[in-house]
Amino acid sequence: MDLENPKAREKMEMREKILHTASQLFVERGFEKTTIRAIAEEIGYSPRTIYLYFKDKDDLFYQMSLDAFKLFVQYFQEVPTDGDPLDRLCKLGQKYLSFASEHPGYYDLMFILRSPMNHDENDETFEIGMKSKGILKAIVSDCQKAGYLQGYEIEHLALMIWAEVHGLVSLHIRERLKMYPDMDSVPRIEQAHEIFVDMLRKF
Amino acid sequence: MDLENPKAREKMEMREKILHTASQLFVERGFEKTTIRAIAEEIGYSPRTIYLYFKDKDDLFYQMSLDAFKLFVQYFQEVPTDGDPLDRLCKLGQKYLSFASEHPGYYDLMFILRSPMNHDENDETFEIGMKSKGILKAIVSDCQKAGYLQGYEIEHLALMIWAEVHGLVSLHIRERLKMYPDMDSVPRIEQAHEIFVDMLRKF
DNA sequence: TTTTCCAAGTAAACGCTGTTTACTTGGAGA
DNA sequence: TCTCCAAGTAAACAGCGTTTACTTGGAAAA
Repeated sequence: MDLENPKAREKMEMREKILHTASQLFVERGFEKTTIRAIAEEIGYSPRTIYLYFKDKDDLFYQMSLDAFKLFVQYFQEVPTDGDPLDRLCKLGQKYLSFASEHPGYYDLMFILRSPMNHDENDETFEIGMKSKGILKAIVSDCQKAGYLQGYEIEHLALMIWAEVHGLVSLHIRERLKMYPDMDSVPRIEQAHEIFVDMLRKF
Repeated sequence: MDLENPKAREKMEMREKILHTASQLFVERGFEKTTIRAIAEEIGYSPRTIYLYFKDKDDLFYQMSLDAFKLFVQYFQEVPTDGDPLDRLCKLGQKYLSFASEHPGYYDLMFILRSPMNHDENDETFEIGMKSKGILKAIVSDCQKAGYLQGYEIEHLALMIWAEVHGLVSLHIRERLKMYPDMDSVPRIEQAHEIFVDMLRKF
């Protein structure tokens, strides 16, 4: 991008301002209640102006999910690349759960909501998703080299592991764990995940 | 209910007609596109009429989810109540996946969508949910008696198992498995689930 | 038999939503 | 100085869930 050109920079800043405001409102209120009009009012412009920077509401939320995916990968990159592979797999799962409980709105946007899905050929979130999957698969591969999880295809193992953490998180985010009233959901999720990792370890 | 009283029966039939039409449109088009106006037009009444039978759109979809939960429990009741407990646990998981792939719209309604959630004291879907959880917990308990899955609380084990199948299914329904283009999602889910059950068996 | 009354149904409106058409305006470049 | 265009806007459009105010057909009361 042309950061020297003051015209282009102003345009970029306005875009960021819209995205930042939309993101803030979305985290507070959710998708439906984050209206174009509310965003416009918040930044002090007319609703029409937002359409000068984004094709439509879905496009705006797709661009927002891009930022979410970048933050998500940062969580993953805190996991060490050497050491006991099963410890690393465990750590990866914990980071996944941390991201989801610290940024439930973003998680919803990335993995549950229908709106931000992109149907272009060069989908950037798709690329980042593949990168994250690559990190998981590399660790699973290391586990197999260390003698764990023998006899199954890495791709299928990776999906099973992803599904487990996604299942825990999405039940929580979409409020299907309210039937356990005696305990906060987050520690309950963590306990269930610990059992899962124990199981992988003995596998 | 007073099925003899023709007045009450007519009222009941109208209610069923609305529910059936709404359900049909919902399965075809999803929640957002199933508008009150579209349902009204389909049954040949004015939109206002629907509000004589249901409090609002959320109430209509909550009542619809009740039917979905009843169908869901029917799937579960096909699982034998005796025999090898781990075979039964496997069968239960397969039934869960069958329900979700045969009725993805209903699954969405029951476990993903925010709208049909009820906030009353006597929530009937809550009761049915607890019943389903009871079936799962009974099988997990039998597994422990047979020497499997030792050393963990049944409640936590049940959540871990639920999360695994829910994770697989909800990634599929919300179209997050499109990154595997070379294979249909359903067999992929079944393979991942098989690995999970193998793992439980060796645990 | 006549009158009353109410449940069932409706047309039209209200206040939202995302989005578009048609317009204004300030400032850079010719 | 004049032209032109990018940036921004007011107002409208179509569609949404929902409500107000109205009509009407038929059972029950007189």
